[in-house]
Amino acid sequence: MDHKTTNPIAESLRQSGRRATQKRSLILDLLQKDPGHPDAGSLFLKARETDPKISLATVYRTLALLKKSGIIEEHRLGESHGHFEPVTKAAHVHFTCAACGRVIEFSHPLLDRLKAEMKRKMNVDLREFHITAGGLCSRCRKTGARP
Amino acid sequence: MDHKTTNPIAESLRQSGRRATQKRSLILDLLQKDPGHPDAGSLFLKARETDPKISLATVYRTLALLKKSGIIEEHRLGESHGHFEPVTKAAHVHFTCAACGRVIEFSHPLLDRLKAEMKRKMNVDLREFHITAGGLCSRCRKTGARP
DNA sequence: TTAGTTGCAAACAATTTGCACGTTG
DNA sequence: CAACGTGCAAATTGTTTGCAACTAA
Repeated sequence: MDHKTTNPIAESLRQSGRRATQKRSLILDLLQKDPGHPDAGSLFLKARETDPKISLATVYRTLALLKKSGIIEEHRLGESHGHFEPVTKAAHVHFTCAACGRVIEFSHPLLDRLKAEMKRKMNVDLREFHITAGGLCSRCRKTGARP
Repeated sequence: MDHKTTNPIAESLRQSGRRATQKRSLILDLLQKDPGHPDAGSLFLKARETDPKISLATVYRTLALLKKSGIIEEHRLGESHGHFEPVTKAAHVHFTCAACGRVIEFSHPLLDRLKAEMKRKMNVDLREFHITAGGLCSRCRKTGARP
């Protein structure tokens, strides 16, 4: 790279003495473009299309770094492995359909109220907040699809 | 054992062609007595005090069975392994303190409202609903304890 | 220059499974 | 006795780590 990256994320990395490398930018880019909730393995496969030399270890290390930096979050969507997505403004529920496997996001004002109530009543510093739900989505209920 | 167990859980197992064995009863018993959220490993250790021959595989198999039967639920409390607890009446949040590691439960009427809203707006059959939170508990905020 | 980054392979941790033997209904 | 349950060890899966080579600032 022959220029200085100036996007806020690169800055945020540099501030902690970390480098905004091509591989890290690539992975973050893939995450930001992915409308879903990719796991480390699928990010690795996609990243390899652009950078055939990248290793799975680097994917994991980058995900850990981005997570620690508050840029992405990790969710356990009912399975045994993590799924990742960029941190967004509003809290939302991840609903996974047991039949078709789709992950559906659900936002609602009650979520922020709930967080506020937790802070108020528990007097905690709330840094993580994940809601995962499961069952049958409306489509699979109609078609009668079963897990 | 020289008597027929008649508790509802044994019944619920038998209905699916499953047997309410001593080992299964033991594990369920430990779960029901444990005020916390034990993982498979600690249940195994406790179970071995009563039944020195029990294997970790049996613990895992039993946990899977109890879960499938709707008797217990599994939560991922921020770590890479599962924690288990008997299914209780009301939905609750599991808050894990990043500093002291304590898991604090939080119940609130908003939780049931949220579930109702999800069913209504998403038209789903909601079977799983887990909320995990993290941060610093009020005690660690005071003492300044850090992760 | 030099601290930070990466690939590779080996190490780990949590959980699952094949199979022969044991137990239950 | 026929089906289900269990121990053991090996296999899987997902993730982390040691280390030598590499690269950005």
